[in-house]
Amino acid sequence: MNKRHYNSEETRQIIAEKAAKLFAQKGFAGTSIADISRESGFSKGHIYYHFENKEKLFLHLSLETMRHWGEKWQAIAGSYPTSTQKLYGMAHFVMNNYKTPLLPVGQELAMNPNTSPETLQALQGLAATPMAAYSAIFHEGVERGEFDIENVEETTLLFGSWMGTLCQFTLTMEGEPLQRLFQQAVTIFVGGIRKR
Amino acid sequence: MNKRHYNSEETRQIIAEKAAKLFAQKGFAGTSIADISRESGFSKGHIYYHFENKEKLFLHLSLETMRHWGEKWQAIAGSYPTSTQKLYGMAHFVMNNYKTPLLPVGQELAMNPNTSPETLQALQGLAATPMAAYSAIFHEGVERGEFDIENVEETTLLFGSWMGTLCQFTLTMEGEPLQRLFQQAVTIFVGGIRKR
DNA sequence: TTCACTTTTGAACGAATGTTCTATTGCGAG
DNA sequence: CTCGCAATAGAACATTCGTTCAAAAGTGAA
Repeated sequence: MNKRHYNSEETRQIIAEKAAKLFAQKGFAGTSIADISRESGFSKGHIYYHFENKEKLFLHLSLETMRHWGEKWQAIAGSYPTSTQKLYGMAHFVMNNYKTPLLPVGQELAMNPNTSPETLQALQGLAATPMAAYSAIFHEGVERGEFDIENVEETTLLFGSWMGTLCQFTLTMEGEPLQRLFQQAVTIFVGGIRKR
Repeated sequence: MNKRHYNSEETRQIIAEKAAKLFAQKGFAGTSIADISRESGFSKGHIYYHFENKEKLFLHLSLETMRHWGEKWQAIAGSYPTSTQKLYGMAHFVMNNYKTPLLPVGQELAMNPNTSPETLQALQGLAATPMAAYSAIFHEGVERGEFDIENVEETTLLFGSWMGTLCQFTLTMEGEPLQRLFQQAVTIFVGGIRKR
């Protein structure tokens, strides 16, 4: 009856994935529907069969990505014995799971005066997911006596923005050097907030 | 003889400044010549009187900005007694002197496959200026026994990328909160690399 | 095999974009 | 005063963009 026919849902997924890759690489304005069409192998018109418009397409895929991200992190967050280890775990997780660093692209959209207000509001939720996860770690670390933090909110912002840019290196680096970069960042950060 | 007439050089400067502001706010692809024309108050055609094309315009103003930045830093770099203080000074300097965070825009251009090879090569030099300045501080800090750093190059990259994103906050924050953010970042960073 | 309906295409359109070109303005030397 | 040339404007152009639309193809049920 209202079962899905053909592989339409799969198609939608392919388009979303390729679009995410392109958005992350070339930005929102820099990525055209023609680009997405070429990369995904489906016609330009067909993209509009699945998504209302370019803005909605970006919104859908970025929010979906973040939702997955949050769920996946929640599933493993409990497995770290200390807050410090949890922070290392988070960096590792971020590196492997924001395959496509969409957050800066969301910022780009948010900055543009032509962006519709509804989109703008929806974008608010984009950064909120990872920020909440970071914040939880820092709060826990303070309570456990591991961290010495004056202003947790500010610290969260600092850590979040740092992770955000490091994510962009996933587009140009890989393997061990990339891993060391993330690890070293956490080592420095922890060194700066560790209780002594 | 070949003296400048009218206020042409000044006009060129105005266009460059307004363009820098727009590029920083809306990115390279997101900023149109029409935008720059509107903001600067000069006609679209006149922009092409001063600059060969959009790419060259961006290149000129970003390299020029960086050149100024580097010179200005060199002038005050010697006035800090310790490397730690120099790092704080750098953060303060970055906050006040990259009025317009053009580095991410340079990255955007560099990522785009349509960007000409010459432009690409010129862009290499963009990040090089601040990175060299950061690197010098870390090297000095190690020599003076202030910092304990395994890999100075990696540390430079980490500090540079962090400063880069923090710069974007200059577009949405100001005054004391902004200043505290930069300061706190350095405090954390120094805490992580300080010799103990 | 037919038929209704979902999926997919590709042509078409208006708006916007980067760029070029021609015309106009206005300074300053003579 | 006037004439040449730098400075500026704005129309015009080709291209690309996001989006729409009508038609074609493919699918599964009957």
